[in-house]
Amino acid sequence: MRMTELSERSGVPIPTIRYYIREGILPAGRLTSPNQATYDETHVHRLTLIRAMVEVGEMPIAAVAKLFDHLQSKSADEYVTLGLVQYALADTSAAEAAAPDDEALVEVGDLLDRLDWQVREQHPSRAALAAAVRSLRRLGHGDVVDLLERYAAAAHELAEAEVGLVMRRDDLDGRAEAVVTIGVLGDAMLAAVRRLAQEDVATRILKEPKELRPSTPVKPGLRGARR
Amino acid sequence: MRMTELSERSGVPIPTIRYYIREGILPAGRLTSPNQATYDETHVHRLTLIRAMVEVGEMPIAAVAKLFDHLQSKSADEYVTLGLVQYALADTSAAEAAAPDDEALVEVGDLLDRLDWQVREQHPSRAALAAAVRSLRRLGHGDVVDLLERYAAAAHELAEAEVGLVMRRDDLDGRAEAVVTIGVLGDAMLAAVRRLAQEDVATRILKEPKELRPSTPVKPGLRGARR
DNA sequence: GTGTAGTGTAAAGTGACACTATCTATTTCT
DNA sequence: AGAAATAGATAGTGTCACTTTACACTACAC
Repeated sequence: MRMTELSERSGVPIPTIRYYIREGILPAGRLTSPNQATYDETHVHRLTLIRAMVEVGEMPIAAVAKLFDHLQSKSADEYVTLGLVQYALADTSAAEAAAPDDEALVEVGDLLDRLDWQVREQHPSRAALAAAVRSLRRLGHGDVVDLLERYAAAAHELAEAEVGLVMRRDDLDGRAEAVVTIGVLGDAMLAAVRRLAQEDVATRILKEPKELRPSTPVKPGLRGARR
Repeated sequence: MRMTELSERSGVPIPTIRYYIREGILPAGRLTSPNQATYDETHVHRLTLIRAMVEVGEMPIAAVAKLFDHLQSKSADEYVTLGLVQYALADTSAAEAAAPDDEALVEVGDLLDRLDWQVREQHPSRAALAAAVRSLRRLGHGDVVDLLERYAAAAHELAEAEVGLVMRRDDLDGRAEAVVTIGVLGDAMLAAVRRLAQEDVATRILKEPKELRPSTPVKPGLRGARR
């Protein structure tokens, strides 16, 4: 198929497709003449994957590029393959000045020890989790941190199912793509389901007779200040 | 305290603080003379909250502003208060052309019915979840969607604990802030814990004797194409 | 065989975003 | 008195993900 058809099939505008090719996240078509190229199903699939990562997963293009870079490197053994999403997804900025003796980071390390989880020291999610914990403590919401073990239990159960799905694929490419897809889209799915669950729980509680829940005295305080 | 101290205490540069005040997400200081103002602890706290939402929660400033707007509106009853994070967090762009008879959207609706969750039709997370489901199906990863009910069970259990923490606060302001904080930082926490869990599960599986897991024939395919 | 649409490359432009810098006119510490 | 800090207004910066434009072809219908 040619450019126009690829654009129609994938729903991605032609200039954007060209941009992706320029950025190296979509392979160029096979040139049939100096200015004519043809594309195939793999291109459509790849575009779908890119759009999912960018739009649903809210990944920056640079991270997508990094991911495909890793995927193509022959040296990537399975271990790396399974872990690479983490690194591609990690904000280079977020992990900035993470002192190894940081309080929140130590707390995360303790949690992992307690759970007996095997996670490398450099895993970016350690820093990400520590950042969240640090903020919660600073804001006086340390009680939320106490839920961490329940979060962990839920996450581990899901992870087992997810990794199971990945291992079900029997070729390296398929497995790598499953990692990426489940990693990115699973995140989006879980976040959305979590919000839906919160809404349900909140709705139920508010429908209970008033006496059963704490009163809510309105107290003025530091709130909005918009124009 | 004055600007310099506020900046030092919060770790936010002065020009940025001024920018936040300009944008209305941080209240201006109390003017003691035409060009002198003083700030207090509430400003420090608010700055901490803003930075947490922006840096950890990766929220755009505009969404933060929207949130504080809602929080200040006296008309916001508890129901709205508990649900407002959802709306502030929702990308205005993401929900774009969501036809009500969209296949994935119907699937999400069915799931909610099956779970007997009470969630408004317009809840943005319905569209977000539908988008993830749609992408997964398009990419041939429908099997991941089968995990949805397990995701849901986990999310609901967490939501109950989270809403419990919110209801523990006894003033409207505190409760509203708990909603925001737990909503935003809880997301970040869960996402991070999930990735750590995946790493642990992956590591364990790869340590098993080879015979126990499927073979991995390497098959060339459409992969990277970087410069 | 001419015209219209499609295709490639290269480079510049766009709009959103989150700051960041500059300028002016004060005011406050020392 | 003089250096440093402050508020307010306005303009500029760098990044990102595209978009647009300019130009030189090629493919195919009529």
